[in-house]
Amino acid sequence: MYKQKLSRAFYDRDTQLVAQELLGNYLVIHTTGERRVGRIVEVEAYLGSHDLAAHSAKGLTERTKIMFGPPGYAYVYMIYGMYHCLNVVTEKQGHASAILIRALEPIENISHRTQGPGLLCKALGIDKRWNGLDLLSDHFYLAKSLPAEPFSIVKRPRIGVDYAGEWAKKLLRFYIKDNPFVSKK
DNA sequence: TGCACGATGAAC
DNA sequence: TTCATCGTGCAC
Repeated sequence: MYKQKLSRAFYDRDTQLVAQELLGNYLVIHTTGERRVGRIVEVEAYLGSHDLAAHSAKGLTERTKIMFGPPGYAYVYMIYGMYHCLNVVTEKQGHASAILIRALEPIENISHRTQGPGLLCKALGIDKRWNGLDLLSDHFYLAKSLPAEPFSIVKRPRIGVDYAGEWAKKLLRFYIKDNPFVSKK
């Protein structure tokens, strides 16, 4: 089941820890009387303004201001002019860290592919208007997996951040081992 | 005011 | 490996 909403305190912790604990939990969206649910199977951690792969490395700008805000809010941005990416803000206000949700396993009322950050936003209808939404609301939130299912976590370098030098090599991409909905091996 | 470049995905 | 496509950030 997926009824226990993750609390503000859950997000207000070490980003790498939160990223790994997000795996196996659920993304729940209530829209137009329908509930859509996906299980988080792949994420990437962006550790703050000192992480050269993170958008917040450029400092506080119009785009990144949500990343610099308090934890437990959605950071949604457009990428390559055609896709959107969904992130959750972590740690204290001003830390500017976030976790990119990269892939979901469809659970309920999801009829399109969700293996990739752009695809999952397209499948769920998430766009820039969702930027800054509170993930503790009743129509858009993450919920705990009950009971917790056991799985192994694979750690790999993040995708598409080769420009970030040493930061590109760090193992900040996490996914559920052998899950078929992970975007890339 | 202009312009280079992506935290992508799909086709070739 | 190439391309579609456009908002953002920074140079001028």
